[in-house]
Amino acid sequence: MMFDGGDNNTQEMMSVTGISTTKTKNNNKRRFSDQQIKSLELMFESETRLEPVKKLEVAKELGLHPRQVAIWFQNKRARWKSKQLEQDYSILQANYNILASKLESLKKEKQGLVIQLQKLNHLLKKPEEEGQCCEQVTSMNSIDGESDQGEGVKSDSEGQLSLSMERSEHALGGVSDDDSGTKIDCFGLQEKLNFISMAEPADGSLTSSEEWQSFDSDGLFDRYSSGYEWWDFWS
DNA sequence: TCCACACTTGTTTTTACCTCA
DNA sequence: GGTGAGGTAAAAACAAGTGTG
Repeated sequence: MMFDGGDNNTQEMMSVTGISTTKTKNNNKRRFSDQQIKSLELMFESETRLEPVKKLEVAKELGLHPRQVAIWFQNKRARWKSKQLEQDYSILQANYNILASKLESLKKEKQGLVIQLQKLNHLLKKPEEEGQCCEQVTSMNSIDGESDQGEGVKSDSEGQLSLSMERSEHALGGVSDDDSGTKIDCFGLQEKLNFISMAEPADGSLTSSEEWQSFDSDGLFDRYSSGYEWWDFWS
């Protein structure tokens, strides 16, 4: 406590109810003695609320009014709560910073992949322009005929990119159809990246459960699980 | 009616800064 | 110029009051 400073010793103490006070005209508010505080703190550690009977006991023991004990516990709970809030805030802020930096690095990674894709597309277009893949392209179009109306409807430029990508997949030996979700991400055209549905990177760094658990080392999220969700704190 | 909580008030203590011998 | 004592304003901590559910 801050009030253990040396000046306290030099101040004139009165001992009416074991409460320390200074020489002033108005002694409405007297600080409790160190011993009283110590006992109250000790009790608060074991139980943050006092039963009425226990309250009377404590008051008698410390030479205080039961109301004083009740108020002390009330104020203590309030102080404890605000302290707790401060701690929770710093934890959340730290976690946010970690996530933000991960998002940034993922964005960069994504950008790199998009550039790589564009380069590959460029390379693949060259043979087409020389008329070497005409038949293959025709057959591809017939296979994907329905996709123009279905799930993969995109803007012209996107559509072109998507089509050439699929061509490249076939030309390179194929990528499984299960990758369709990843494909969409790879084309890099969903600017509003969604944390939850975000495609997992190759090393699984973001979505591994261990990583996520480490954000909650203090059980912070557990504490808010009744009524709050983590996104409530997202601003 | 009693109790706990949030918010406020009034007092005390601590801290930081300044002046002066 | 460096240092310690004394004064002072602002900030922090505290006990208690008030209003409300």
